[in-house]
Amino acid sequence: MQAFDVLSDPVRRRTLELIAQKELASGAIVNVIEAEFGISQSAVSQHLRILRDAGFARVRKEGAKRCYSIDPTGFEDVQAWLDQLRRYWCVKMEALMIEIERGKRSGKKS
Amino acid sequence: MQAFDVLSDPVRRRTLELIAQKELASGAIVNVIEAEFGISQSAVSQHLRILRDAGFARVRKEGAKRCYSIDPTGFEDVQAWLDQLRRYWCVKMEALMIEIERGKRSGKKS
DNA sequence: AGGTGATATAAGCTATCGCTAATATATATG
DNA sequence: CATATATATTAGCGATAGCTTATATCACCT
Repeated sequence: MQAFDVLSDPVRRRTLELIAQKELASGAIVNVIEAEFGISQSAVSQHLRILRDAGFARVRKEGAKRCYSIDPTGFEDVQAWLDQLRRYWCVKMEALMIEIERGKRSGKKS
Repeated sequence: MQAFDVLSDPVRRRTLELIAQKELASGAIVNVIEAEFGISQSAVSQHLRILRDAGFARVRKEGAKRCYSIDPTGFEDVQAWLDQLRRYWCVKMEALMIEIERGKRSGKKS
């Protein structure tokens, strides 16, 4: 699954917000998400799998519990794509600035 | 439609790449996308509407043509969310660093 | 080993997304 | 005005994402 697809789901975004602040056991995540979105443990677990598979979350076993924390890896592609795009339009913008500057110089008296 | 939803489609991402480099008429976009993805003018037009509505693209009329260019507005929310998340885990990381530093000081001889 | 709590997986249903085909709108041009 | 060109909109269809329910797995405790 593509990185942006992963982030397009509100439950997954909220989950990332939670585990970005501190490592949380699956159960703790389920509690919050169940309260906020009204979905089942199963549904949350499925989301967690997607986050793992896409490199947005890491798991650590602690007895029977699975402790989730954020994994920056997944965000790299996303940020890279955004940065690349920004570079494109910044170059364009700079060209525009130069154009305006030139216009000012030749348009104004001095 | 939510910003990340908009970016989750490959056709829309490609379209943004195109119009980020330079303003393009709908027809020109259709040509590229049609070639690369094999979809119809109608499909592209529907994607363009979504990009407009979500603040990712601007339109300028030029006779019968519609010229599309990128609109940074749509990206603000996306970037803000990513930045917020990064702040979360950076704070966490910094706390970890301090912890390690403290460990080194008390662990090593001097 | 059996029981219990914590989490993951599988099967199946439904809503939604993105497509096509057809049609509508808008602007130039003869 | 008629026709052509450029783009947008609508209706309808198929695929897929995300949910529920049920079941499986795994670790701990007695």
